[in-house]
Amino acid sequence: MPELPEVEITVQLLRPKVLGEEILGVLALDPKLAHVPARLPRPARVAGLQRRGKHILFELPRKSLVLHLRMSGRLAWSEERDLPKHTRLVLEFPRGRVLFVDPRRLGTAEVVEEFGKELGPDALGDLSFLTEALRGSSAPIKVWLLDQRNIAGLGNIYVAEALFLAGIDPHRPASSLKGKEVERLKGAIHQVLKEALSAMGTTLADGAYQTPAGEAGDYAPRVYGREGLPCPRCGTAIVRVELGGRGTYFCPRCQK
DNA sequence: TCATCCCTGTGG
DNA sequence: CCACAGGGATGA
Repeated sequence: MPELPEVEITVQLLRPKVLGEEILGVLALDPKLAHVPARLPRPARVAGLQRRGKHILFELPRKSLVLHLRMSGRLAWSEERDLPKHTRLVLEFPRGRVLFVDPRRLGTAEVVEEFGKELGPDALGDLSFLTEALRGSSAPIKVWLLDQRNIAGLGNIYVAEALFLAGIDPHRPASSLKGKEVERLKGAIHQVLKEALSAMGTTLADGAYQTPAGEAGDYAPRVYGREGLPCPRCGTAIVRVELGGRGTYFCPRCQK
């Protein structure tokens, strides 16, 4: 669920709650996360809360606690005693607690000294590297953009949206994009991410994503999840295909 | 580069 | 009941 905008919003809303504060205790409610409490340094004062691609880093002395929300995870700030259903990890702070809630249990937590060697450049940063990088791959542009080693932060929704705005067919080999198309793609990636940030992210029909404040995001996808519905630009029915094992939505008329 | 798997919930 | 889901690691 959560892609760059949702993770960024989570970090921004959580940062003032935890920055400079000490983690007083950690509770792992899922056996898969049982390794976390013992590996945290003590004292564990949070020197920084950062996003790297879709990862969330709690920067602690000499180490970082790195969380990844995967498909169904979210972080919440709570000052109440009751824990929501599917709470997997609890970080106890003096004035409240950070809850890692994750129904599908696909999310991860690890304590590491170094992080991020495999991650590509952040999708919100300078994208001039794309011109060169795209030349080297014959993978479909949709699949290439989803690979976090190439560019970090995009997921299935915003890749679909960016390719639609750029007017590029998701099947196109990455190396086949012309200079002008790469320029459109750079602009489109930044545009959708910024729109999604302003809208506080995307909450689909299942309501899975919510901000740490418990609110829904308002981003309305133009093509993602809209199979058979009219393209917002030309009215042609949006098509769904499978690419790289994932549902892929696009307008066959606007995207060439 | 692909299929498979990790998990659970939900909607058709 | 089954298909599908916003992500990603793994092994063939």
